[in-house]
Amino acid sequence: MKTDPSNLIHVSLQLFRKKGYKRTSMADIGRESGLLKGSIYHHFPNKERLLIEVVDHVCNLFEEGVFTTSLRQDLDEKVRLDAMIDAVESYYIEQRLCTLVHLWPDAMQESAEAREVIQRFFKRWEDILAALLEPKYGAEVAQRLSADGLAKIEGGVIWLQILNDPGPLKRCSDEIRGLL
Amino acid sequence: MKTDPSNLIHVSLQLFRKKGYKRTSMADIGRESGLLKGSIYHHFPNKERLLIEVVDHVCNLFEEGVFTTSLRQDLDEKVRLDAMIDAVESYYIEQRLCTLVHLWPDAMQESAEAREVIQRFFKRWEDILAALLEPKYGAEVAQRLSADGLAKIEGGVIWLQILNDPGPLKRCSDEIRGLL
Amino acid sequence: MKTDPSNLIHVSLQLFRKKGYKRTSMADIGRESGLLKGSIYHHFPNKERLLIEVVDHVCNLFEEGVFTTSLRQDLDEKVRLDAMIDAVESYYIEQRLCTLVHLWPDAMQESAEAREVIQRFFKRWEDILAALLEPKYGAEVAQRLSADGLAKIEGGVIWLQILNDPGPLKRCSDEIRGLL
Amino acid sequence: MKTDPSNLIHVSLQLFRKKGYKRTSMADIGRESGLLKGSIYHHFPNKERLLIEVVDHVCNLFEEGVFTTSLRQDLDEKVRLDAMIDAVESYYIEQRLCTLVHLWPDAMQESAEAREVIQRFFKRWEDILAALLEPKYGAEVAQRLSADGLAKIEGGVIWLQILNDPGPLKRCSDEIRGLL
DNA sequence: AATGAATGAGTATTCATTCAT
DNA sequence: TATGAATGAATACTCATTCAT
Repeated sequence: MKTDPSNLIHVSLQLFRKKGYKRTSMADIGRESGLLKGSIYHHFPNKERLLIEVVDHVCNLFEEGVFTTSLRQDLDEKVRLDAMIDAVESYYIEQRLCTLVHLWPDAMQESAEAREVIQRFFKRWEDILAALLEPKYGAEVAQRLSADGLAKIEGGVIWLQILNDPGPLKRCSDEIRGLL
Repeated sequence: MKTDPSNLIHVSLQLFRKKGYKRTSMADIGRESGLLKGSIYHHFPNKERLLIEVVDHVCNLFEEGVFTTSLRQDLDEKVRLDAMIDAVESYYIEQRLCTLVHLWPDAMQESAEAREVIQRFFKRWEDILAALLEPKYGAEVAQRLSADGLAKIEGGVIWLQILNDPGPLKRCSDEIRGLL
Repeated sequence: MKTDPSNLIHVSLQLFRKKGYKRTSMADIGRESGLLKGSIYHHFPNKERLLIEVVDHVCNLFEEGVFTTSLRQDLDEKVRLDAMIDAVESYYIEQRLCTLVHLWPDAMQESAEAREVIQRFFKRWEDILAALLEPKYGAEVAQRLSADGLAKIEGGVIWLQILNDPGPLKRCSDEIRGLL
Repeated sequence: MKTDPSNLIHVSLQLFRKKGYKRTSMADIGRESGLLKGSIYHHFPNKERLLIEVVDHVCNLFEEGVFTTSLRQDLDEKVRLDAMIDAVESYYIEQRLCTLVHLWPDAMQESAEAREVIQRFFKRWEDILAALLEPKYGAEVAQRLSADGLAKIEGGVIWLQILNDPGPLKRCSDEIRGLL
């Protein structure tokens, strides 16, 4: 059986999302991917690496699925802002979870590298959104509005997760869309 | 050594906050509380119960430290709102962590009871804040503003945690204070 | 069942002698001592510690069984020399193995502490034998004769081990006895 | 990459000397020889065979580097004795290790064949040295002196290894040279 | 020959929990 | 109530070996 690493990353992502990093064992990952636990080490040297690659993969998905459009210079800022918020809102409402926030405590405890990837991701997101707002608000205010907006979105995801209420996420999405 | 259960809960709370629930072992809790791990079972039947009691304890701290004032009918709503937001803002800026959000994934996975306590807590908080806003905004809008405000605060705490930037938390605190 | 640590050390010593340190698993030690492998960690924090304690124990056996007599100031040097060599010769002929030499490569690779204990042991032995020879030969020559004598004994043990020929060990023992 | 078996043996020898047989993995050997571990099995059916071949190779090195000269009937016994001891002494002082003694416990546990090769080697060495001494001492005494001398050398190597003191090895080499 | 993925048994170690004292 | 030894299942990881390509 030929198992490509990306399948392992995908399986791990699902499991990390569902049970968390610590509760997911290498045996779980093996079982779910049709491998024995020992075989996983053919593809990844240890569990921490798997965490890092999963985190990285999630960042890449965002990069391709969201940031690419946000960075298209040929489109109007308003269009790009709406595209970003639409994508994010529907993604989070479907997933009910921000994977990177979910994995943050484990990254914090177990992997400086994963920690930095997550931090870099949010900083990058903040900068990209700020760039969209800058023409209208100026650099400083735009940066502030961006950080505030994204923090609110993450708060909305948590509210959705815990209280099963998508209201705050939806309304803060609208609030951000209204900025342009 | 003599240890009352409340000390165990306190020690567990510190450890859960610092290392997370799964990474905290009964031996850790024993060591930190001057007990041997076997002895913990005289006070709590299992680790899950400890999680529940810790969660419950955090809710009680909030109840006494925050909600009590918020519910004082003898004070003006504006005063009570400011008191709530001031307390919460300074607490989160100091702790850099919302314990209940931090423990949510573990509660979700390991304890229906802890899960319900956490959900009940946030619903109660939402209701209490809504009650403060109701005279000015009417029931429906107040409830909405309350949920949105609290979600934003939680998002601000996450931003503080991950990016070490207290800005969003501070500004959304101001935003909520500005509601009255 | 109450297992005192000294029993575990004894069992480990037998197994390390028979199979070597690396080939002896914690499960082996558990099985032989009527414990489950997990339970060993109640007494020793890890396998390295077990190695150190075993090495230390062997040194203590030597200290009590051999060095104590060698250091008795009330006895004649010749008597003490003969006692030392007699004890060592018969011990090695029976055991066919110098445990500390046997464990040296593992100590070298896995435990700075065990390594130092072994080195200290041989240096001490050299000094004690040198002290016996000093009145007759002077400090410098005595030290030299001591090192040479002990090295030869260890060589004799190896010859016994590999070729099953006790001749060299016996004759070099005689050679040393003949020094006084 | 193309690797001939003799390179694998050479690499294995280095690793066995440095880390010991058990601590050396097939992956280590592969890595060090520029092969993948799976490929090793095209040259050697298993790890035991590798041990045997390494042991055999060391014996052959000795045969060519030392015994050949020792057996030259055209040279004086004294010359041949000195050549043997010179070669051995400088080799051991450089290597600080007698490979065959080092591998003996592993050979003992894992391979009857390796065990016999080692035993045969030392017996042969004893016989060759005895032959040099025989003209002067007679067969019986020569055999005895040979075994004693070689045992002492091995003891000297151990002393060098553990205490980092080449004295005993050097002096016992002189002692043996002095026999003729 | 060489590769590299897969195997399956094995390694040391951890941990929540139990229980006799 | 406290202890600390014991349990047994689980954990991440290793390794000699196999095998299809």
